[in-house]
Amino acid sequence: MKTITMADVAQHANVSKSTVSQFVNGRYEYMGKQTRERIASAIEELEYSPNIMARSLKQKSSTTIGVIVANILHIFSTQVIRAIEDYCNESDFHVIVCNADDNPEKEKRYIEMLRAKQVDGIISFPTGANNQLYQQLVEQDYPIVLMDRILPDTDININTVLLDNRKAAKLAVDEFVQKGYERIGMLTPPLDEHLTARNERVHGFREALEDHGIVLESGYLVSTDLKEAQAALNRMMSLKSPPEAILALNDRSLVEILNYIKKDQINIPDDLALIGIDDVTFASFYSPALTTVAQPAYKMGEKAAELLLAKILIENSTSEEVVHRFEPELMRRESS
Amino acid sequence: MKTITMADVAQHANVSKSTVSQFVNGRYEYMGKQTRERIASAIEELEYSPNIMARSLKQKSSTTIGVIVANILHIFSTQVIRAIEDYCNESDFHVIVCNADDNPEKEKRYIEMLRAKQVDGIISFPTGANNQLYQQLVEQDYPIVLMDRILPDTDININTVLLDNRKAAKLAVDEFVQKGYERIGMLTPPLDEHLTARNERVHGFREALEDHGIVLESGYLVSTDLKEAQAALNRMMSLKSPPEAILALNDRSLVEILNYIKKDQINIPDDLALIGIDDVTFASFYSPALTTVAQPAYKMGEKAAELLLAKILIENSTSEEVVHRFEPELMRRESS
DNA sequence: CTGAAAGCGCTTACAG
DNA sequence: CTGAAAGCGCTTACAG
Repeated sequence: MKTITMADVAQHANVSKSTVSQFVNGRYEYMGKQTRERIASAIEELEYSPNIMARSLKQKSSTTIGVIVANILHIFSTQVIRAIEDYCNESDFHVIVCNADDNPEKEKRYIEMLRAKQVDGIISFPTGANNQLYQQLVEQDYPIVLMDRILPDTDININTVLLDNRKAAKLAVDEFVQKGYERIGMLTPPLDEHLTARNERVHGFREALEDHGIVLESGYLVSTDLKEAQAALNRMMSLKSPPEAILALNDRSLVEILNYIKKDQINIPDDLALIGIDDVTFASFYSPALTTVAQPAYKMGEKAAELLLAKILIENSTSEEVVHRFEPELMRRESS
Repeated sequence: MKTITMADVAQHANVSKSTVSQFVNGRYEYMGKQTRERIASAIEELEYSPNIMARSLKQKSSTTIGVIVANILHIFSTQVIRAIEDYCNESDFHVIVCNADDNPEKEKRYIEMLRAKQVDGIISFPTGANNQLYQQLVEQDYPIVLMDRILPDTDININTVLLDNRKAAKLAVDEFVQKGYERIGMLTPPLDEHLTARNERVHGFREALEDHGIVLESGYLVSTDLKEAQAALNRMMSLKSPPEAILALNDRSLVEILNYIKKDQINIPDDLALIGIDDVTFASFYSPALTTVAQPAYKMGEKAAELLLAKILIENSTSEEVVHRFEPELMRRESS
């Protein structure tokens, strides 16, 4: 199976490769009508399809971007990826998705592989341990957009797409308070200074409680590796005076709470009110339907793609790089 | 920001490009120790990273594969994609994911784009309307693996990874019967002769009923566009003698049933027993926990990747192409 | 053990 | 309006 190249088409149509190239790229201005037709039919007959890689090599653009997610198991990542793909495909860009699995080593390897593959830019949910690498890339003016995490200790500006995380937590706390709950707890995965979203949510949670003049009982804020979540929840709910409402930092924390609740036959919201950040797929038909704080994940993904492609396509896009905050939305259902 | 090429490294290390190339590709056999070291440090100093695209052009292999899913909203697709990515990354292959959105036009465009991008092979969940295209590819000996759907009317063999769909339906029916239910219904999205998985499940459902000597009441097998599912379910449940158990053909059908149940305050399993094919994420902590028939999605994805990479990597892999069936598993929980 | 040369399939000034 | 030539960054026989 010999592959058909531009040279074959040129020969078949009795023109030069240059002319075929012009044709393929839609530059018809100076092209004779007949030439055009001859080339068109040669392409047709030979079933020629251009080799994009060769073009990319010459043009130094692969029309491909890379997306690195910290952990593909988060519903948020999935939704964001989907939005990025939709957006990119409309601009004829392809996307290569890499799952770092919360592993900085993997993340680093992926960044290197993607660059070696000449992707035109990267959208990343950084794990937090490769900040210098990202900084380097930015210094080289390599197009990059970060999601969900702010690069700390940097005077370099980098486009970052983020939820207004404090507000997300506040929305939940406000809802709880309004419903009359005062003993409010929170479950989160391990905190780490690099994990912007988590930290902001916890801060937002604390602030919101303060705003309402509520003191956070010790033992009400549980930060734990999800593998130990059941035991941790058990401890929290066994306090002399356990929380009557609980906020799940993200979808995975929510699932842990749901598992716990089911095991212990806890009644929602009567025994325990519940709100989760991230609008999980089953929220609306769960029994009871789950109140959530939704992130506009699709819009956020679109924005990230838009920022990246703009940076790639527009010559010296001196648009100052900034943090783009998105508004969370309370989806009031039955669990709160 | 000038990019560093092999020529730069060669110059810096005072050797030829050929030698650098040997080094980069790990062919040290005939290389002097000093030469090796000089090159190594030159690469280090210049922070050289090879341009994989250029290599690919020469070697005619992009170490990238494409995955086209009919509809990325199915949990099954997501799980399969994840497995494919894991498997490929271990072999240093990249994967480009494309979502055809059940749209044959899109599917076709993607196939063409992927080929133009020189991906080394494609794993596809075909929509069913581009069968000729796939057939052509196979005839050209282009590596391809199909998921979930068999290409009909073909004497060409093509590697296909499939669930034993009849058995999946049978497992569910057997469970219902064993629990004492006889009036058993089923909800499915629209059927189409091309949609192997759906057809096989429906056939399996019918056969299993027969095996148990149960006649399928008219109105118990509801095939509908999911947008009209609520009305359709309503009709089914309003029959003079409505089903007492229902099988959901896939995750999306299940969700429709769950929505319906919630709206109508139907009690599971007392009013209506329920089993869904596809092991949805929330099955275990839903109330009641949902009995499902699980597909080994991860294994199936791995198998698809394995078959494809084998075909790509191994010269004339004359392994006969076949249909690989996977065993479904009943996850008995509380809804049946 | 190492290098010169050709070539992968394109694009792009430039000349005519 | 069209073509010859150089070049993108590699790899790979082949020669020495």
